[in-house]
Amino acid sequence: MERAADEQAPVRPDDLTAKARIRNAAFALIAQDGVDAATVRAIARRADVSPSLVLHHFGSKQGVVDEVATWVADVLGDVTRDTDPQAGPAEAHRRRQLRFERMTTEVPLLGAYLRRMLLDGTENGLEWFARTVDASEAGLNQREALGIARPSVDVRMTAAMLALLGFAPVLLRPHLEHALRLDFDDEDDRRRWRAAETALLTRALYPRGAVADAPA
Amino acid sequence: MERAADEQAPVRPDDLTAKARIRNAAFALIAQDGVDAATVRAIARRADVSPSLVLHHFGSKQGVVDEVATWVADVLGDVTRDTDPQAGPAEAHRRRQLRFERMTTEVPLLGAYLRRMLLDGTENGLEWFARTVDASEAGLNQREALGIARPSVDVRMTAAMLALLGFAPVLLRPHLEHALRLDFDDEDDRRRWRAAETALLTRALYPRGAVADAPA
DNA sequence: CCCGGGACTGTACAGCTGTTCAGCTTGCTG
DNA sequence: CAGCAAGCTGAACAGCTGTACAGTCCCGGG
Repeated sequence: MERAADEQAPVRPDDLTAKARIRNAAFALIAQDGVDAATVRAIARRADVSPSLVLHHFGSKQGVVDEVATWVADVLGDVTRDTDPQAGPAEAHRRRQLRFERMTTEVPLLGAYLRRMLLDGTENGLEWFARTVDASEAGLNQREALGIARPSVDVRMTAAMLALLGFAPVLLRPHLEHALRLDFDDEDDRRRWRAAETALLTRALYPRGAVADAPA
Repeated sequence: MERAADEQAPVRPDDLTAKARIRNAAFALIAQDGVDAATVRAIARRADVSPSLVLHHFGSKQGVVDEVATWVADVLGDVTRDTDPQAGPAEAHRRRQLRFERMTTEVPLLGAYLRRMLLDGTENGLEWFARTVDASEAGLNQREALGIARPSVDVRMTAAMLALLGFAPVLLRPHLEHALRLDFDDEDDRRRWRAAETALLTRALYPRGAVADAPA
């Protein structure tokens, strides 16, 4: 494995230092192959640095892993933050959606990292998912108040389902691409997915009432 | 870690041999903590057997991992198989759904194993997901023909979304339980989830057409 | 009887892991 | 200028990993 100068991580001020390179290298390795595969030596090699320096800057391997985690949380936080308090809930939601999509295309590995974080079952993943449902719920509540959305019996549960659908292209991207022969890099395919999502939510699939679908 | 006699794996004929115990132990460890954490020694300890025997029976650690994978594929295959050729796609689908739910409650670790299988993007996971969408699509097609479901622009994509919703309690069970304060062991909570799912599909959430939800 | 083969074990080993530590360079500050 | 701190390195170590191998038990067939 050789030095990969361009780690595809969002550029932030104070980057380009060895410390930042190490963090980016760790992020990329963890996203691609998981925490176990991201050995101190592999991180160092990728950052073009000695293994000792990794520990010098972060104390331990766990330190690097934690640093990457909080760094991702920061990036995600920026995406989630509402920039314009004037914008209505629907508009704010649309903007978050766009920012998130831009972020995941700018940093392709972010999707892989999130997938690992969620499916790894770490505390982090649980917490992050809960906060995501929080955001989804807030948006849905406002949409209910505005009359855009019909009232739900259990708003939070409905919000969770919406979050699920919205995140699917990130969490199960390879699987959806394979099963549906899509390419989410293609704007057209992304549009198709969003259209199908909108259709599902704007026109009842089982107008007369019937069983929901399920696995197997 | 001590011997865990009851591995919660489906009992099949010819079990109870040391070889079967090893396979079950490996399955449990892989499902709970991942392949890396399932060391040869840990598997042996759990199966109450010497590490050497693990390799004696399966050749290598990879051999054990592969054996578990094909064994899970078999179990899943049994669930998927249509037992009654008379039943239509929708009915067959409903039966698969029931069998799958029974299976995941009988073998709680199966959900965790599936989660990891999907996580690390193995060929197996991709293939399984695709076949799941196949099944969902077949059911949806028939429901369309019967007039139960309204026509979809892209049936397969809609079917994928249905599969997603149906599988969420398995794939993201810990996350949903945490975010929604549910317990999917409780029949009431499962009913609530299914009710919300049905509501989403029988009454349009955004009646006049509006933005779909999404991450962040 | 015995003996051949499978189930099973304990020991040993090379390789990789995270971590420690002594030491080197470089640049800023008194 | 001296010296000190920070960035950075290479060698070394203990622990765990998967695996190889020699050997022990035990049971069924000649």
